[in-house]
Amino acid sequence: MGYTIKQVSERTNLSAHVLRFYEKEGLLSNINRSKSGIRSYSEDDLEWLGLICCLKNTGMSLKQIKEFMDLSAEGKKTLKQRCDILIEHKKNVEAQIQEMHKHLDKVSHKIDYYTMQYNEYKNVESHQKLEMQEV
Amino acid sequence: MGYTIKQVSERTNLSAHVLRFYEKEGLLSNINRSKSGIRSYSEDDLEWLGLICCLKNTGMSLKQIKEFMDLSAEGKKTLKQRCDILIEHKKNVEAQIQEMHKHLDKVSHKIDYYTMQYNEYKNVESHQKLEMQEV
DNA sequence: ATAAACCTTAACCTTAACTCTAAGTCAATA
DNA sequence: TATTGACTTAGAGTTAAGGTTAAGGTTTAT
Repeated sequence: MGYTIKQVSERTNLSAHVLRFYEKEGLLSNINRSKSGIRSYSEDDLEWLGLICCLKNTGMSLKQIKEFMDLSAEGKKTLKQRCDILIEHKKNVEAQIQEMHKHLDKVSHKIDYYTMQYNEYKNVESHQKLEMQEV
Repeated sequence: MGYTIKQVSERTNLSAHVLRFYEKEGLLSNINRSKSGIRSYSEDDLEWLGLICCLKNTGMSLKQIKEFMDLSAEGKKTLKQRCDILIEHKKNVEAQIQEMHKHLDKVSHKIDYYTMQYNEYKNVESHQKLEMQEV
């Protein structure tokens, strides 16, 4: 009946610290507790954590994630709104990836340039060695 | 002869503050100064700034960028090493983009799921309305 | 010649997302 | 029984990458 914070930590790759931190920040709420106050996560909680990780991994801020979770807590009447947020988020991430590609192109050019310079440098060096041998 | 910090700021889209900050952090050095201490950036400095932005835009930390610039200051003997760093960096960024795509897929699935739930919800709602009309 | 618009340094502030510490509770094991 | 070790809380500290403020020097346009 329920997972300990450690078990959840292992399954989600979030440290126990982070799990408590997320709870404190209001990303996750209504986690069951034992009589002595120990957290007991349900399957549902794991589902929500999955969504949180998913959003976080695509670069959504904890603040935005909290807003999303607050909407979720309001129930089905916010389904459309939440759906729209996800769609918007997806668009943003796709745009970000496009940007990255553009910047990466520049890095590639720099690599070409540096490679050229290096080859030139190598040639000069070996040329100098030859000259030294001639002396 | 040389650009003021403001001109450079306009050309690079980095605030004057950030330019000074980068200099203090050792990302950029040997900027010429007027007698009264005012910075005068050369074309070369702009080139270096271009590279810095390029690395930063692809997610390299200022710390790593500084390491790279330190190597540059050592001269051509570090060309190969620098080239390798850039190639490694490019690989990392490409891997990151791959990861993003994977996570984005999950977001897409969530969108599908939410859309389904929403449609269901709408149906239930309109069904309820019909029932009310019947009464 | 004086105000506006620059420039300087030094030092402190901010935000996000953790990360750690201290001090204490509770359950199981040697 | 004593200790080990996982759990709890509140709150302080950390890091990256800047931003802001204070207190002042310099240049330029009118």
